[in-house]
Amino acid sequence: MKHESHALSDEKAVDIFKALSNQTRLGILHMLKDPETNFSAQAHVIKEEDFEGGVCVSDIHKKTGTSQSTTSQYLSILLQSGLVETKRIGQWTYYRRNEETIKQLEQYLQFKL
Amino acid sequence: MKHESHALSDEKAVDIFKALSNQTRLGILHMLKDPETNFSAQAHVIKEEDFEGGVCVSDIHKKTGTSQSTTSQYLSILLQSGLVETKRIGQWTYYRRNEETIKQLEQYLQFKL
DNA sequence: TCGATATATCGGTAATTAACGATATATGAT
DNA sequence: ATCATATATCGTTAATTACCGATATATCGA
Repeated sequence: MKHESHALSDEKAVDIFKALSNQTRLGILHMLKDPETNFSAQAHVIKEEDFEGGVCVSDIHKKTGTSQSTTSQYLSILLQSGLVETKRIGQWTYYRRNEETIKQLEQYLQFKL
Repeated sequence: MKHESHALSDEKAVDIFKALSNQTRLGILHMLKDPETNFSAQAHVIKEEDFEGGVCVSDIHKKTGTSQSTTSQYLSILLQSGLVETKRIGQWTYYRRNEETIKQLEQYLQFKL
Protein backbone atom coordinates (compact mmCIF):
# COMPACT_ATOMS: atom_id res chain seq x y z
CA MET A 1 0.00 0.00 0.00
CA LYS A 2 1.34 3.34 -1.11
CA HIS A 3 1.24 6.09 1.48
CA GLU A 4 -0.52 9.35 0.65
CA SER A 5 1.49 12.45 -0.09
CA HIS A 6 0.40 15.04 2.44
CA ALA A 7 0.11 18.69 1.55
CA LEU A 8 3.03 21.08 1.93
CA SER A 9 3.01 23.54 4.81
CA ASP A 10 3.64 27.19 4.00
CA GLU A 11 7.01 26.99 5.75
CA LYS A 12 8.05 24.02 3.65
CA ALA A 13 6.84 25.80 0.52
CA VAL A 14 8.99 28.83 1.37
CA ASP A 15 12.02 26.53 1.71
CA ILE A 16 11.32 25.08 -1.70
CA PHE A 17 10.86 28.52 -3.25
CA LYS A 18 14.20 29.56 -1.76
CA ALA A 19 15.86 26.55 -3.30
CA LEU A 20 14.34 27.49 -6.65
CA SER A 21 15.40 31.16 -6.34
CA ASN A 22 18.71 30.59 -8.06
CA GLN A 23 19.42 30.13 -11.73
CA THR A 24 22.08 27.47 -11.19
CA ARG A 25 19.95 25.34 -8.91
CA LEU A 26 16.98 25.66 -11.24
CA GLY A 27 19.29 24.60 -14.08
CA ILE A 28 20.37 21.50 -12.16
CA LEU A 29 16.76 20.51 -11.71
CA HIS A 30 16.17 21.00 -15.41
CA MET A 31 19.16 18.87 -16.38
CA LEU A 32 18.10 16.09 -14.07
CA LYS A 33 14.77 15.94 -15.82
CA ASP A 34 16.42 14.17 -18.74
CA PRO A 35 19.77 12.69 -17.68
CA GLU A 36 20.10 10.60 -20.84
CA THR A 37 20.39 13.65 -23.10
CA ASN A 38 21.99 16.06 -20.65
CA PHE A 39 24.82 13.86 -19.48
CA SER A 40 27.41 11.86 -21.40
CA ALA A 41 26.89 8.16 -22.03
CA GLN A 42 29.79 7.25 -19.77
CA ALA A 43 28.12 8.94 -16.86
CA HIS A 44 28.12 6.54 -13.95
CA VAL A 45 24.46 5.69 -13.96
CA ILE A 46 24.45 2.07 -12.98
CA LYS A 47 21.09 0.56 -13.73
CA GLU A 48 21.66 -2.53 -11.61
CA GLU A 49 22.12 -0.39 -8.56
CA ASP A 50 18.49 0.65 -8.58
CA PHE A 51 18.80 4.41 -8.65
CA GLU A 52 17.55 5.18 -12.12
CA GLY A 53 17.98 8.71 -13.33
CA GLY A 54 20.67 9.42 -10.75
CA VAL A 55 23.67 11.50 -11.82
CA CYS A 56 26.89 11.86 -9.86
CA VAL A 57 28.11 15.19 -8.49
CA SER A 58 31.11 15.52 -10.77
CA ASP A 59 28.98 15.12 -13.88
CA ILE A 60 26.62 17.78 -12.61
CA HIS A 61 29.55 19.96 -11.63
CA LYS A 62 30.90 19.89 -15.20
CA LYS A 63 27.68 21.42 -16.45
CA THR A 64 26.98 24.10 -13.88
CA GLY A 65 29.89 26.48 -14.36
CA THR A 66 30.35 26.77 -10.60
CA SER A 67 33.06 25.27 -8.40
CA GLN A 68 32.91 21.74 -7.04
CA SER A 69 32.18 23.01 -3.54
CA THR A 70 29.39 25.27 -4.75
CA THR A 71 27.87 22.44 -6.75
CA SER A 72 27.96 20.21 -3.70
CA GLN A 73 26.37 22.88 -1.54
CA TYR A 74 23.67 23.60 -4.07
CA LEU A 75 22.84 19.92 -4.25
CA SER A 76 22.60 19.85 -0.49
CA ILE A 77 20.17 22.81 -0.55
CA LEU A 78 18.07 21.02 -3.14
CA LEU A 79 18.22 17.89 -0.99
CA GLN A 80 17.12 19.66 2.17
CA SER A 81 14.19 21.22 0.36
CA GLY A 82 13.20 17.74 -0.78
CA LEU A 83 13.43 18.56 -4.47
CA VAL A 84 16.06 15.87 -5.03
CA GLU A 85 17.01 12.61 -3.41
CA THR A 86 20.40 10.98 -3.17
CA LYS A 87 22.17 7.66 -2.92
CA ARG A 88 25.80 6.86 -2.34
CA ILE A 89 27.16 4.06 -4.51
CA GLY A 90 30.83 3.34 -4.05
CA GLN A 91 32.75 6.57 -4.28
CA TRP A 92 29.99 8.36 -6.10
CA THR A 93 26.98 10.19 -4.78
CA TYR A 94 24.08 10.17 -7.19
CA TYR A 95 21.33 12.74 -7.21
CA ARG A 96 18.02 12.59 -8.97
CA ARG A 97 14.78 14.55 -8.87
CA ASN A 98 12.24 13.74 -6.22
CA GLU A 99 9.10 13.80 -8.32
CA GLU A 100 6.93 13.35 -5.26
CA THR A 101 7.95 16.74 -3.85
CA ILE A 102 7.62 18.37 -7.23
CA LYS A 103 4.10 17.03 -7.49
CA GLN A 104 3.34 18.36 -4.01
CA LEU A 105 4.61 21.77 -5.09
CA GLU A 106 2.32 21.72 -8.11
CA GLN A 107 -0.59 20.93 -5.82
CA TYR A 108 0.43 23.74 -3.51
CA LEU A 109 0.40 26.22 -6.35
CA GLN A 110 -2.92 25.03 -7.65
CA PHE A 111 -4.81 24.81 -4.40
CA LYS A 112 -3.02 26.77 -1.69
CA LEU A 113 -1.32 29.71 -3.39
CA MET B 1 -9.63 38.71 -29.13
CA LYS B 2 -7.75 37.73 -26.04
CA HIS B 3 -3.99 37.56 -26.38
CA GLU B 4 -2.22 34.33 -25.48
CA SER B 5 -0.26 34.13 -22.26
CA HIS B 6 3.28 33.27 -23.29
CA ALA B 7 5.43 30.92 -21.25
CA LEU B 8 7.66 32.18 -18.47
CA SER B 9 11.41 32.37 -19.08
CA ASP B 10 13.66 30.76 -16.50
CA GLU B 11 14.87 34.21 -15.44
CA LYS B 12 11.33 35.40 -14.87
CA ALA B 13 10.56 32.21 -12.97
CA VAL B 14 13.54 32.80 -10.67
CA ASP B 15 12.24 36.31 -9.93
CA ILE B 16 8.86 34.89 -9.02
CA PHE B 17 10.41 32.23 -6.80
CA LYS B 18 12.39 34.96 -5.03
CA ALA B 19 9.22 36.90 -4.42
CA LEU B 20 7.64 33.77 -2.96
CA SER B 21 10.68 33.01 -0.75
CA ASN B 22 9.35 34.97 2.18
CA GLN B 23 6.64 34.04 4.62
CA THR B 24 5.17 37.53 4.78
CA ARG B 25 4.92 37.96 1.02
CA LEU B 26 3.44 34.50 0.66
CA GLY B 27 0.94 35.44 3.36
CA ILE B 28 -0.07 38.59 1.48
CA LEU B 29 -0.76 36.53 -1.60
CA HIS B 30 -2.86 34.15 0.47
CA MET B 31 -4.90 36.96 2.00
CA LEU B 32 -5.54 38.52 -1.36
CA LYS B 33 -7.03 35.26 -2.55
CA ASP B 34 -10.16 35.99 -0.55
CA PRO B 35 -10.36 39.71 0.29
CA GLU B 36 -13.99 39.49 1.43
CA THR B 37 -13.16 37.26 4.39
CA ASN B 38 -9.64 38.49 5.09
CA PHE B 39 -10.34 42.20 5.17
CA SER B 40 -12.93 44.24 7.03
CA ALA B 41 -16.17 45.17 5.32
CA GLN B 42 -15.25 48.84 5.30
CA ALA B 43 -12.18 48.11 3.24
CA HIS B 44 -12.02 50.59 0.43
CA VAL B 45 -12.87 48.21 -2.34
CA ILE B 46 -14.98 50.33 -4.58
CA LYS B 47 -16.79 48.17 -7.04
CA GLU B 48 -17.67 51.03 -9.38
CA GLU B 49 -14.01 51.76 -9.84
CA ASP B 50 -13.49 48.48 -11.66
CA PHE B 51 -10.70 46.95 -9.63
CA GLU B 52 -12.51 44.09 -7.98
CA GLY B 53 -10.61 42.23 -5.32
CA GLY B 54 -8.21 45.12 -4.79
CA VAL B 55 -7.16 45.93 -1.23
CA CYS B 56 -5.38 49.09 -0.16
CA VAL B 57 -1.91 49.08 1.38
CA SER B 58 -2.96 50.16 4.86
CA ASP B 59 -5.45 47.30 5.15
CA ILE B 60 -2.76 44.85 4.08
CA HIS B 61 -0.30 46.50 6.45
CA LYS B 62 -2.59 45.92 9.42
CA LYS B 63 -2.47 42.20 8.76
CA THR B 64 1.19 41.59 8.01
CA GLY B 65 2.84 42.47 11.30
CA THR B 66 5.56 44.40 9.50
CA SER B 67 6.05 48.15 9.26
CA GLN B 68 4.28 50.30 6.70
CA SER B 69 7.49 50.75 4.73
CA THR B 70 8.21 47.03 4.69
CA THR B 71 4.66 46.28 3.57
CA SER B 72 5.00 48.81 0.77
CA GLN B 73 8.33 47.34 -0.34
CA TYR B 74 7.03 43.81 -0.25
CA LEU B 75 4.08 44.82 -2.38
CA SER B 76 6.49 46.40 -4.80
CA ILE B 77 8.50 43.16 -4.99
CA LEU B 78 5.32 41.21 -5.65
CA LEU B 79 4.37 43.78 -8.27
CA GLN B 80 7.72 43.58 -10.06
CA SER B 81 7.50 39.81 -10.19
CA GLY B 82 4.08 40.16 -11.77
CA LEU B 83 2.29 38.25 -9.02
CA VAL B 84 0.07 41.23 -8.21
CA GLU B 85 -1.25 44.22 -10.09
CA THR B 86 -2.09 47.65 -8.79
CA LYS B 87 -4.32 50.65 -9.33
CA ARG B 88 -4.28 54.03 -7.70
CA ILE B 89 -7.70 55.38 -6.83
CA GLY B 90 -7.69 58.70 -5.07
CA GLN B 91 -5.28 58.53 -2.17
CA TRP B 92 -5.32 54.78 -2.02
CA THR B 93 -3.29 52.25 -3.92
CA TYR B 94 -5.08 48.98 -4.37
CA TYR B 95 -3.35 45.69 -4.93
CA ARG B 96 -4.83 42.43 -6.11
CA ARG B 97 -3.50 39.12 -7.34
CA ASN B 98 -2.56 38.78 -10.97
CA GLU B 99 -4.10 35.42 -11.72
CA GLU B 100 -2.59 35.41 -15.19
CA THR B 101 0.97 35.25 -13.80
CA ILE B 102 -0.04 32.67 -11.23
CA LYS B 103 -1.45 30.52 -14.00
CA GLN B 104 1.77 30.93 -15.96
CA LEU B 105 3.72 29.80 -12.90
CA GLU B 106 1.55 26.71 -12.60
CA GLN B 107 2.25 25.95 -16.25
CA TYR B 108 5.95 26.47 -15.67
CA LEU B 109 5.96 23.96 -12.83
CA GLN B 110 3.98 21.42 -14.78
CA PHE B 111 5.82 21.60 -18.06
CA LYS B 112 9.19 23.29 -17.60
CA LEU B 113 10.39 22.39 -14.13
C1' DT C 1 49.45 0.66 2.68
C1' DC C 2 49.60 4.40 -0.66
C1' DG C 3 47.76 7.18 -4.16
C1' DA C 4 44.11 8.76 -6.91
C1' DT C 5 39.45 10.15 -7.33
C1' DA C 6 34.86 11.80 -5.50
C1' DT C 7 32.44 14.41 -2.39
C1' DA C 8 31.60 17.19 1.69
C1' DT C 9 32.75 20.65 4.82
C1' DC C 10 35.20 24.83 6.62
C1' DG C 11 36.38 29.53 6.63
C1' DG C 12 36.28 33.50 4.14
C1' DT C 13 34.59 37.89 1.43
C1' DA C 14 31.21 40.19 -1.46
C1' DA C 15 26.63 40.78 -2.63
C1' DT C 16 21.85 40.60 -1.59
C1' DT C 17 17.83 40.62 1.39
C1' DA C 18 15.16 41.76 5.69
C1' DA C 19 13.37 45.10 8.18
C1' DC C 20 13.14 49.43 10.41
C1' DG C 21 12.36 54.63 11.29
C1' DA C 22 12.49 58.98 9.11
C1' DT C 23 11.14 61.58 5.44
C1' DA C 24 9.22 62.83 0.97
C1' DT C 25 5.24 62.99 -2.06
C1' DA C 26 0.47 62.74 -3.49
C1' DT C 27 -4.27 63.31 -2.69
C1' DG C 28 -8.32 64.89 -0.35
C1' DA C 29 -10.78 67.73 3.09
C1' DT C 30 -11.48 72.19 5.47
C1' DA D 1 -3.25 77.56 2.03
C1' DT D 2 -3.12 74.15 5.61
C1' DC D 3 -3.69 69.86 7.59
C1' DA D 4 -4.51 64.95 7.69
C1' DT D 5 -4.14 60.59 5.59
C1' DA D 6 -2.00 57.16 2.34
C1' DT D 7 1.85 55.50 0.16
C1' DA D 8 6.56 55.45 -1.55
C1' DT D 9 11.32 56.13 -1.00
C1' DC D 10 15.76 56.81 1.51
C1' DG D 11 19.34 55.56 4.52
C1' DT D 12 20.61 52.42 7.78
C1' DT D 13 22.15 47.89 10.21
C1' DA D 14 21.71 42.88 10.75
C1' DA D 15 21.11 38.67 8.68
C1' DT D 16 21.36 35.66 4.84
C1' DT D 17 23.06 34.04 0.46
C1' DA D 18 26.55 33.47 -3.32
C1' DC D 19 30.40 31.91 -4.28
C1' DC D 20 35.25 30.55 -3.82
C1' DG D 21 39.74 27.93 -2.47
C1' DA D 22 41.60 24.93 0.86
C1' DT D 23 41.09 20.97 3.38
C1' DA D 24 38.97 16.85 5.33
C1' DT D 25 36.85 12.35 4.54
C1' DA D 26 35.49 8.19 2.10
C1' DT D 27 36.16 4.75 -1.27
C1' DC D 28 38.58 2.33 -4.84
C1' DG D 29 42.68 0.21 -7.17
C1' DA D 30 47.42 -1.15 -7.27
